[in-house]
Amino acid sequence: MSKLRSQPKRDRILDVAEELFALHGYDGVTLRQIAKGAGVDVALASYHFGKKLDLFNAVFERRAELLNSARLDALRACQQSASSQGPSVEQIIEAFLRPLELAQETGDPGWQHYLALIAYINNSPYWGPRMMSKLFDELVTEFIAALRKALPRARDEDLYWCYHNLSGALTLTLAQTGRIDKLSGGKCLSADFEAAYNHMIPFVAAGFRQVCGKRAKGPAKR
Amino acid sequence: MSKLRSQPKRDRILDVAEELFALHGYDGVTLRQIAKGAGVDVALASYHFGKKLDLFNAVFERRAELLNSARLDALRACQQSASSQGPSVEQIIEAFLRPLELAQETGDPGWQHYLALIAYINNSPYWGPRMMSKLFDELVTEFIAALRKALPRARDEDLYWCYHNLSGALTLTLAQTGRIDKLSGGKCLSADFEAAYNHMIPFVAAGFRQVCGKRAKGPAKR
DNA sequence: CGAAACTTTCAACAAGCGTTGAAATTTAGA
DNA sequence: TCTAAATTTCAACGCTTGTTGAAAGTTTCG
Repeated sequence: MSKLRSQPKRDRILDVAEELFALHGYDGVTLRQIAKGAGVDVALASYHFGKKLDLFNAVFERRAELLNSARLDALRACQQSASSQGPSVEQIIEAFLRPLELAQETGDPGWQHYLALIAYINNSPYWGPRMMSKLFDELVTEFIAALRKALPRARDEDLYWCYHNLSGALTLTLAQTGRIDKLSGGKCLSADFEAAYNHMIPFVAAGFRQVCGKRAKGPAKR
Repeated sequence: MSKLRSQPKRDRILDVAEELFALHGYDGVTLRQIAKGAGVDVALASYHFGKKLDLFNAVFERRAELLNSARLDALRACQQSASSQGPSVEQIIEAFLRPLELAQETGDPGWQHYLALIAYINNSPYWGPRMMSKLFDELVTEFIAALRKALPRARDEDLYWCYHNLSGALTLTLAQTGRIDKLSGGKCLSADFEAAYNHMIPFVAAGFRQVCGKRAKGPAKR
C-alpha cells in the first residue's frame, strides 16, 4: 500500500486520540476509550502506533511541521514586506499568532483539539520539559531574534520574560476552557477566535514595548 | 479530638496529593502513590477524605480562603491608600499578583505546589469549568470592578479579554514548567519569582492601558 | 483503669488497564 | 484468480486501580 493513500481507521484513531488527550490529558484517556470513539478494536491502536506513548507522540507529529512552516512563512512574509528597519513588534507578533487563528478557523475541529493539546503540554510541569523544546524551540528562537531587532534596547532577559507572558496568554486561549464566557456573562466567547487575537496582539505588543522599549532601565522595581 | 489539633498523617496525605496532582494531574496520580509518599496505608486516604475526587477537592479547600483573603486585603489596602480617583492600573494588578509571589516565597513548598495545581485546573478544559468559578469568581469580579474604575473609557468586553491575557500569563508562571529556563539558556529562571512578577506587572498594565485606554475605539482591527 | 471514639492497617473485591500472539479478514499485485 | 502482505479483530495475560468491611491499634476522658 502506498504511504500516500489515506488510512481511514488509522486517521480516526489519531483524531479521537487528539480530541480526548486535549480534554483529559494523557493519563485521563484509555486506549479503549479511543478505540471505542474511533469505532475500532483496542488492538488496532497498538498495531499502528505501538505503545500508548507512541500514539501520543504520533498525534503531535501529524500536524507539527505544517503548523511550524505556516508560522515561519508568516514571519518571512512580514520581514520581506517591511522596510530595511525590519518589521515592527506588532507585525512580528501578528505573524506569530495569526496562523494559529487561521488554523482554528478552518472548520476542521482537529486543529482546535491539536492546539488545545499544545496548551496542555505547554502548561504541564511534566510534559512541558519533555515536549515543548523539540516542537517549538527553533521557531521561537527565530521570532525572538526578530523581536530583538525590533527592540534594539531590550535586554535578553526582558525579551524572554515578555515572550513568557505572550506564551501564557496564548496558551490559555488555545486551551479553550470557556472560562471567559462565564466570567464575562457571555460578553466574550472563547470560540470567537478573531476577538481573542484582536485583543491579544495589541495587549502583548504594548507589553513588549513597555518592558523592552525606550528606557535603558529594567522593568518595574518594588 | 479538637478540630484545631494537627493531624499529621492527614496533613501529609494532603501535602503529597497536592504535589503529585500538580505535577501529573488528577488522573496521573494513584491513591497508592499518594499513600506511599505520605508513608501511610492506602485506605487511610479513603477514611479521611472519602473518594479520590473528594481528596482532590480537599486539597483546594485547605488553602483557598487564606489565599483569597490575602489578595482581597491587598486590594482593599491599595484602595485605601489611593486618592479619591481610586488606585491606578498598576496598583490594582500589583495587588492581584504580589500575594501570589509572597506565597511562593514563604519557603513552604506546599504553596508552590498549590499554585501549580491552580494553574493546572485553570488551563484544563475539563477542570476549569468545574472548579475555577467556585474558587475565584468573587475575587476576580472585585478586581475587574476596580480596573473598570481605573479605566473609565474601557468597554466591558475589552476588560474581560485583557483579564484573560493576564490570567494566561499568570497561569504559565504558576505552572513552573521551567520552559523559560531552557529557552533563555539560563538567563531567566522560573523559580525567580521576583523577576517573574517584576516583568509581568508592567507588561500587563501596559496591555490594559493599550486596549482599554484613552481611545473610544476598540482594539486592533485587521 | 476501662470503655468509647477515633485512627490506622490489613486483606480482598470487581473492574479496568496496556499489551500481545494468533486467528480472521481485507487488500494488492502477478 | 491465486497468493502474499497488510489490516483488523478476537481472546486473553498479568497488573493496577479505587473502594470497602473488618480487624488492630491508639487516643480521649470519665
